Amino acid sequence: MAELPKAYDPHAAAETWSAAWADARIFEADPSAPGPAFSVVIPPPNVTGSLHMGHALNNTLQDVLVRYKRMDGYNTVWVPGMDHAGIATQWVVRRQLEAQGIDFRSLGREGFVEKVWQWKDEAGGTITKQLRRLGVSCDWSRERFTLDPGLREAVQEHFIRLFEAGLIYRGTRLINWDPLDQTALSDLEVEHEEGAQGELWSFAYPIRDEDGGGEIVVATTRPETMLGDTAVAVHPDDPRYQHLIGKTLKHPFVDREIPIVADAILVDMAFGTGAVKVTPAHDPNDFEVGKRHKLPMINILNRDGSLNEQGGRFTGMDRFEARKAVKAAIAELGLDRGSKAHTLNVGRSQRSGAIVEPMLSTQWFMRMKPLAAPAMAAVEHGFTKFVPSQWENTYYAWLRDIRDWCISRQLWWGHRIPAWYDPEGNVYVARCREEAVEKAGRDDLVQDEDVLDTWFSSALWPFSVMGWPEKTEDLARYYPTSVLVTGFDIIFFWVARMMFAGLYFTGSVPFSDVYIHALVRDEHGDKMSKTKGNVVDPLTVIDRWGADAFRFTLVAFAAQGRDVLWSEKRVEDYHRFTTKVWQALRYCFLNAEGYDPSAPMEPGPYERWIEARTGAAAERVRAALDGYRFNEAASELFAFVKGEYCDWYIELSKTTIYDTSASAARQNAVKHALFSTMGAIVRMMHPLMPFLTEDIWQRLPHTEGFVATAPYPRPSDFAVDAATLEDIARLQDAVTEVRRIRGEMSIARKVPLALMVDDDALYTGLFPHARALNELAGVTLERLVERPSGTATAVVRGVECVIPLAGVVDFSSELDRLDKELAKADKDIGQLEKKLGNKGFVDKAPEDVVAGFREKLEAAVVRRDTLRTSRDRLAELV
RNA sequence: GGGCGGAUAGCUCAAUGGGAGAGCUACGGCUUUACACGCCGUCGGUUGCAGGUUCGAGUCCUGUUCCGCCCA
Repeated sequence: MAELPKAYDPHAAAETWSAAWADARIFEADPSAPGPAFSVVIPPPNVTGSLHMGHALNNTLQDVLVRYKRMDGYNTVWVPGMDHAGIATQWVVRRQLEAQGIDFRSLGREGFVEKVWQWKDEAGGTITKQLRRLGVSCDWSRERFTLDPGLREAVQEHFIRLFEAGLIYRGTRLINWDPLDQTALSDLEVEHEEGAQGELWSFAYPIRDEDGGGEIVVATTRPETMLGDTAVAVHPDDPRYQHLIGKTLKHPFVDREIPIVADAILVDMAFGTGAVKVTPAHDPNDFEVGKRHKLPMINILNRDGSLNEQGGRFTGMDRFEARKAVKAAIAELGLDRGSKAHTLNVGRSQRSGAIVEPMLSTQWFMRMKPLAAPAMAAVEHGFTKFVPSQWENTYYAWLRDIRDWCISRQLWWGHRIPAWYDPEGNVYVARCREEAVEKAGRDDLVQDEDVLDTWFSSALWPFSVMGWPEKTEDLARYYPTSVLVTGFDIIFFWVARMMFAGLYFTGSVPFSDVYIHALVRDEHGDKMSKTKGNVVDPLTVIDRWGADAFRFTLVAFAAQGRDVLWSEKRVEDYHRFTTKVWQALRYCFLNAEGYDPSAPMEPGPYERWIEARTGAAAERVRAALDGYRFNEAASELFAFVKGEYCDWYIELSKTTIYDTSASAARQNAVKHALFSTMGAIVRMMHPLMPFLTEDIWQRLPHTEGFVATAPYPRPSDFAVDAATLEDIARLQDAVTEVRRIRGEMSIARKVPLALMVDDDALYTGLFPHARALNELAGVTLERLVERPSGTATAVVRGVECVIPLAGVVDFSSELDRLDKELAKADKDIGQLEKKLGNKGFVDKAPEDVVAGFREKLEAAVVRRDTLRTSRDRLAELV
């Protein structure tokens, strides 16, 4: 057997096995291979992105599932890829050009897009390299990019079909305008920041002299919008203003007369003066008022947020500059009516951070209501299940109140809208220019300048990566996908839209399960952010502790419905766990001489025990993974490997390994148990710690291939023997009792003790384990012939065992210890008796529950009596 | 304003309505022939608060406080 290094080297292992897996192409799916399909598509990270904790968690969890299913015989595929991230990417390249003194617009559309592709090829996609360091088992031969030719075709098809169905339309609506990126945004891309300190400023509109003169006072948080006011609204029932309804105001700056209208929906009589200025082109509520009262809608802003020609003397000023100027000018006219502090909600662009302006604009929209209904029904009927299920409520809530989606963006980088216009402004939606020309019957057409929202292409991801709209083998074999693993922050952006698209185009849900994981926060529970400076770089963690420990930590933290509070300390702990496993392997190697799996074997009780326990562990780990209870899988593995294999089996194996009189068949059976259990352990742990387990698997004698494709242990692979389990439980009970006595009375391990047993059955039960008792607890098992004076009492399975202490230690403290144990036993019995003394419980609780409590009580009473006898006997001596 | 989470040992988290657990920390012991990056043991709780349902509630219901998030 080859020499085993003293310590595990996670970096060498990662390098070696990543390369070996890639060479063997074991992660490349073969649709013609047998086995039920298990398919996953990666949530495509932005091409501009670099790996952060969220990606690390997300991809680790996917990899755990994918590796588990692959080992378990599924025909598995995990399709990786990246998103072209319209706004973010355009911004990155634009800034880079600006740094060189180049205005991106000067390059023209084609020139700029070419630059972006160049950037993508050189700098884009660092994240996919970083993902590999995590150990993800993606099928890189199937990697996709949302702007790949095939995906372009899918996006075009998507647009055209929905347009033809009347679900996509062009219209003039109030949209969210980002003056920095100079593009429209969807409602979802605007983040509302609460509690910003602002002022509510009041000014007076003079009433036309013909209408009796006077004034009406209105208030606003955005003074400059008064340049776009086309009405003032009051409540129809408001006695203060009833006589003014229908009268006309004179705008102080622009040549416009504006009516006073009555609107019960917009106006709250109790708020402010009860009169509201109406700017239909720059406020959603006012827009509705405008429609109700057929008011003119005047857009006062340019693309960059400065005031356009509607701004009168303020034309050309930036919106914030104009805000001050308008106030000053109003004051000059003597119309300023003061201001007061006001907390307001500011809408900011999710990407640029710029304050978003509601603005009237002609854009493309997708009608959502008709698509939302089937998407809701699919979840209601269980075709797609959210885990944890409460996210279904979030999903429903959004779909119920869904509004049309603004899908056009004023960018160059992205999927260009397949629409052409003739000089009269008629629209021709087509697959290409030729088709548009044919439809139009003329060739003086120009294509729409805009591109589609990036999420428009992401919505197709689960089937576009499989080749849709072509009818491919992949699509037939791997779609719908099995599970989508993602964060709750993109349920609306992405999950819901994939549901729409999947149902509409393929007639089936895009995934059966959606596992929603939480956010990774810092140890104080704060969101990680660059500005706070509390960002933890996954790559640094991997450099320091290795991918195995890192992944295991993420998995151990991934409790359903809980945020992950990051702690480097935990990684260190799990790094120690990898060391522990490695040391166990070393033990196997150091004692493996002469191991021959084909030679005769004579397994003993410990070998039968560890086999049964391994099966039980496999059952629990599988159940945890099947239920997406990742943290439970991690803790079961941790508990089994450390608590049973290392702490008990390895220690018990020494009774044979170090026994020179043990037969070759016994020795061989023990070595076999050591190695085969280690084999089962690395197979069970592989999805969580791929490199460590592969490194071990490759060193284990008589293993074949990769652990990555070895069968995942099944409970039925392991024999269970109830008698052995009870036999070893008794031994463990005895060992633990002796250890406790040693611990509490500070008797060093090297001080030999005797464990004297009077009871026939217990003695007979423990007798075969005499060597183990000596090895694990440092006691010699003896028959109690004559009770010595000065003893400690170990109660094993309710039966008294005596440990002579005379000459070893001052045994007076044993009295205290027994009193403490007695108190515990009494409390225990008290609780049980109370429970069983309750007639309601005995009558109504299920029989097996009651029986269980009765057994517990019996055992407790036996234990208590044994303790008391010993205690009283000792008390007489002291 | 509407909705959804969370609150359990010092910390991080578990517990199909059936005796509240684990890991870490703390404390004590052990230089034991795989591992001191280790081993053995001990301590630690009015499950945020107030009611209710039930033989039985951390778990179900109602209300309430605090923290977080989403939507308007």
